[in-house]
Amino acid sequence: MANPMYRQIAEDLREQIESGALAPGSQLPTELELREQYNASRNTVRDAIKWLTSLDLVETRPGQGTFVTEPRTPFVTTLSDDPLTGLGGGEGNLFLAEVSAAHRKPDNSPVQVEMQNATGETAARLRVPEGTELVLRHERRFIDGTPYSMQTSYYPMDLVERGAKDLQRAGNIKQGTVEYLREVLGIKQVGYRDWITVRAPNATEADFFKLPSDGRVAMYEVFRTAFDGNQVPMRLTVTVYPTDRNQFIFNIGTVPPPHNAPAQEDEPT
Amino acid sequence: MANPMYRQIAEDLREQIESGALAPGSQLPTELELREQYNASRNTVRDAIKWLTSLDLVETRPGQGTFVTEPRTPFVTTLSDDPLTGLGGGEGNLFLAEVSAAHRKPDNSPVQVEMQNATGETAARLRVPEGTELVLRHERRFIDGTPYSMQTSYYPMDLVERGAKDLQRAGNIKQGTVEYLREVLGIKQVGYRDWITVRAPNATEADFFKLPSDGRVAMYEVFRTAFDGNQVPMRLTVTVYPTDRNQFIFNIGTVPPPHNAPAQEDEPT
DNA sequence: GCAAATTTGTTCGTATGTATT
DNA sequence: CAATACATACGAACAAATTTG
Repeated sequence: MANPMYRQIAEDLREQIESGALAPGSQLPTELELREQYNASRNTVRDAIKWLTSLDLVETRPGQGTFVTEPRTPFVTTLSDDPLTGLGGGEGNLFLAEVSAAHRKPDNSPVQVEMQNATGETAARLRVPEGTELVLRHERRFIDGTPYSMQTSYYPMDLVERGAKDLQRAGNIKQGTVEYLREVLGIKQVGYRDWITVRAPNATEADFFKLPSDGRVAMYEVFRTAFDGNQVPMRLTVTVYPTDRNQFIFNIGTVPPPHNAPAQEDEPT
Repeated sequence: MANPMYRQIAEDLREQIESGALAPGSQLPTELELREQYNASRNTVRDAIKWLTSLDLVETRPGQGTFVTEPRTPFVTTLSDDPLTGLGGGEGNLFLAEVSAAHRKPDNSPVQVEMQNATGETAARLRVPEGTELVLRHERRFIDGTPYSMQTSYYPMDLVERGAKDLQRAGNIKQGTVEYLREVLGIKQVGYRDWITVRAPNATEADFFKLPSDGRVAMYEVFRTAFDGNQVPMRLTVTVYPTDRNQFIFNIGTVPPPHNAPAQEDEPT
């Protein structure tokens, strides 16, 4: 007996799940039933379920039972669109367009505005001294009613004082902030750097995205620093996305349009 | 009593870890000691430790004890370098150069070659019929002796038959395969598409990267499809990276060199 | 090299609490 | 309110891995 019993039970259940014998969304036998099926104690059965839970194959709902996890339909965001004339992928109106093109329904929360002083990391990425006044613009995005990302953009208060008053006003800026800054101040975005990391969700994120509180589902954190014609950072945009429902594409150089997007094709059954 | 006891114990230990009272690498009290400290049963203490484990704050070693997790120094790969003249970031010699620039020691395993027929996903991404003969080139990469990524590139056998014999030969191609294909066949890479996903590691990966077998640490999977001047895919390169030690940068448009790389600066203490 | 001691891993049984139907 | 199902907690015993004497 090389492997512990709870792993064997987990393996058996896993095969049933992956073979389709236990369909997504369907309920597993209760702990008491499994206890009899496998001739094990209830605690051992629970250990097996805990293992499957950590692999995201099942989820338990107190008072109801244990269910096979429903696969999410991932959304693929192209983060490399149009560096010069407009926004990079995933931002503002491009988000709406991209989602609609995939025959899914996008939603934006109204933008919330906040004032803050630059701290260590934010200051470093924006290349401003610590304590510099910043305008923060928060936004939340949904697809088909499910939360998909949270975004915060940081602008130096300087821009507002020079005339870009709308940055400090709550609500969306119709033409997009990049276009707005060009119109009002003549500041042109000529490129950006995306820095991608993966980390565990914090409490706020776990709550908003309805993730299990033990941090099983990780978050992408994308730091986008956008530069103007003088190669000076004009904004920092930080977006977090749960990894269980998001994927990214970057097109570098000359590439044809994707004629085949495996993840996007999967329609919910 | 709103919160269960095991969570309270976990919270208490967490604070000790985050405050530095329990330093990285140091050993926690044993389960029996904790049982007395908190006046709980051993199983409850174990539940608390399991919770911290799932948050990657501690790791247990059978026969030894429980230890505070040592933070990894992440490596940042720039995936958007030089689409025209050479390789994208993270490939071949660029990997060696990038790692050396960060004052760390890179290592490449010798390339292993394998023949295979294209299956569903591979065929779709390379835009060839299923069953098409492919040459696979496998490589593993290390930094400071620690495994950081595994890579497999897929080339249509067609290229070999047209004269690129070295593709089918094990071992590294000095000038890089992109340059090699240009020299031998005049095939020029003009761009590529990187498709980024995050998923749980499989058994091979968990073993190679020494990840916990319960899938806590996720993997990036990057699909790079490279295109030639006719906008036809010339290769598919699939790289997997553990998320706990890797980050990525994409530069889009005109951007200044990073003068500040927080993650890269952290030297091991 | 072996035996003992230490420490975590697995399994059982049992009792009680909490959420949902 | 009652029944059902998962969640928490305790106690106990033995197994397996590692270190120490």
